[in-house]
Amino acid sequence: MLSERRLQVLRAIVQDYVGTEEPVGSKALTERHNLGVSPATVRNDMAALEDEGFIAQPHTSAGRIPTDKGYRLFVDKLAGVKPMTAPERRAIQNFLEGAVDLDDVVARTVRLLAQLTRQVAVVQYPSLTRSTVRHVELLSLAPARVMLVLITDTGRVEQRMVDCPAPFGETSLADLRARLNSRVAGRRFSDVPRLVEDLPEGFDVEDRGTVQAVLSTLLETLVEENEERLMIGGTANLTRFPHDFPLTIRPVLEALEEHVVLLKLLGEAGDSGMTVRIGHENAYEGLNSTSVVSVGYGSGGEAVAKLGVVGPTRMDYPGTMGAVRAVARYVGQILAES
Amino acid sequence: MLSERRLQVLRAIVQDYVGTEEPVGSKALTERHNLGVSPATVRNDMAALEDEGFIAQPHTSAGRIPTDKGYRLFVDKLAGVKPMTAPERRAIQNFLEGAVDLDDVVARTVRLLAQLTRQVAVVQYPSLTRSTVRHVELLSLAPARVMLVLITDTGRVEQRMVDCPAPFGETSLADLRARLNSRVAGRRFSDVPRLVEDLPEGFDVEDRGTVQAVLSTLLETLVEENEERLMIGGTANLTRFPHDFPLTIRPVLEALEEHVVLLKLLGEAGDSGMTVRIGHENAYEGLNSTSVVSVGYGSGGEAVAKLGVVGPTRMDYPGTMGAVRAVARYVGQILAES
DNA sequence: GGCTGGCACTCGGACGGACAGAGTGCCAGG
DNA sequence: CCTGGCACTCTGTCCGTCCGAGTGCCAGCC
Repeated sequence: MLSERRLQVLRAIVQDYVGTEEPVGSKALTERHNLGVSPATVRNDMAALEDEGFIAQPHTSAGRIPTDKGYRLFVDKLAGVKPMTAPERRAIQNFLEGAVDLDDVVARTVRLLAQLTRQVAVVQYPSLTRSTVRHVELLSLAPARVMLVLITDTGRVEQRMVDCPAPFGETSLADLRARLNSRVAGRRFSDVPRLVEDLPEGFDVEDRGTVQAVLSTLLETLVEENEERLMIGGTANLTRFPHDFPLTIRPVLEALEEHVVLLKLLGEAGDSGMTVRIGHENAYEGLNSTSVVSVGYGSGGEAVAKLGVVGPTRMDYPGTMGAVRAVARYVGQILAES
Repeated sequence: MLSERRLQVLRAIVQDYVGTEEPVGSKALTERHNLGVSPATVRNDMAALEDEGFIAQPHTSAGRIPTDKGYRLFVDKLAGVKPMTAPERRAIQNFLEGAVDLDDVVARTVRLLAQLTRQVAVVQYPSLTRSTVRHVELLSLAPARVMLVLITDTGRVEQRMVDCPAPFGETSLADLRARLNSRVAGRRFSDVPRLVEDLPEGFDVEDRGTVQAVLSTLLETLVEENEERLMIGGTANLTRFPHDFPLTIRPVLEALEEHVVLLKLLGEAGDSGMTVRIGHENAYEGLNSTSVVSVGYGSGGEAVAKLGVVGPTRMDYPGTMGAVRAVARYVGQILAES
């Protein structure tokens, strides 16, 4: 168990290193934080912290930098979440309220997050699987061709073509549309399969094939998780670290283009509350020198998707977490209103 | 007027510089290309080319590198478009044919272009303003609230809410839907305003306000150019030039996030045929050290949108142009089929 | 037992001079 | 008009030196 002062030393190291981006030594520490002890004492503490694996030195006779494990301890025990100031909160709200549709909400959210945190922002579109159906529309495009349009409560629209096994009249189509909506409108996606199960039974035999085709396309649309989409922004912020440059930025850019990877990453994060993955805690290799701060957001109490930022492990955790949390909260509000 | 040999010298300089990324000197030139003359002669030619502003030296006693003007001449007069090989063409076609919907087509196109050119790919979604209406759907979500869904021939779907000045019955709605579609289905967007002009006249006085509201929302959707969307990929390729790094990559990443800027850039490019903008020819400052190769693509003969790549001015123009042209052609085919 | 000042040691980064190599411009001769 | 030769310039690199920051350890003090 580490003594209180050693924890303070670790906190000071993290803070200084995040600020200066340079290894921090014992003397500088005592000067910048009034720990009430001499550099020599701090050196002893540092040696202990190094033994435990919380900090490391890049070379002999250099200052110390935090390890992933050190950041982990910092985030878990030493750092709070820095709340946004009132003007910041107002600015967030104002900016998001100007959005005209779902795409715009997501786009603005990305922009905002990137600006606030000065890092790369990642926002997942409200996921289909957790939201509810607002309306299902069926359009007859040709005698045996129907377009299915699914509108969700979050304003998202998905469309699919359905090839019918047999021609399907306008009246049958209207009938199907009405029955379908009366069953599923306002219901959660996860409930839909159960709700439409016996729907074909109410139709003439010759129409059942088509009804079945429409239903299975609908169900397909609902479960199709690979339709989950992301928006990313603020990649230019990666260049703020001219340090170890191309070496570290390249794999990150590559990872950011692999939306599948990012979605998996966000999916793995805890469902409620904020998740911070530090360095090697990220399963994906390209992100081994970055941290990912993510949180769920949604209209009402329930999370329908996630958002977060990707930045160097050497980031301002309290500030970033504060910004992420605040943005998630306000996006949720906006979605609930619309 | 430059002699034939001087043009060859310029061509050789461009080719070598693109290959090696290092200033090229007279001796190396004569060794790698059999120009049939000695280095001294080449030096004279180089001096002439430098006087004319086609090449420059970074420092005294260094080799020459092409200027923007030099690349311009190279592209206009000296370089052909390198056609794709048959296997490459087959690969392109196969890859694109796997797409399941419009989003997927665009996503695959971006990926493909980025991979083929090893540069940043930019693909504009098929633009609304140049395509035709497949169907307009109206859904009553509440007594005085209608959702307008517009489906285009390229498979794109746009939706908008319409707040009605007065309640609007289901039968009126069906009536409006039918009349609207009979007028605009299959027509070009640009013709729509003219076609619906006198539509309200056929309705009862109390419904006209709503009809008007629906129509103006429709027209708004049609002209709303800021709804033009882009997809971008291959940003990791920017790191292939560890040269002048953060200095040059940062503004490019920033520019790539400004979709408005990119759309403007693509819009300014010639409407037919391939456009190459080199270095300072790009109005946007952040792209002053990059070249943009773009071309229109579309189903049928007509271009509905543009696609292209962004890379360093020092790029393989013939190869890039070949890839861009080939991809545009095949995407057009895919869109026409679906 | 824990804190402190002192001391020797190590290492990286900055500075500066020397050197080699590449490339140029110019000139006289073919 | 082309060519070979020559003097010149500049860059990048290598190497040795030096300085400062930071460490670990130890003996002494509270």
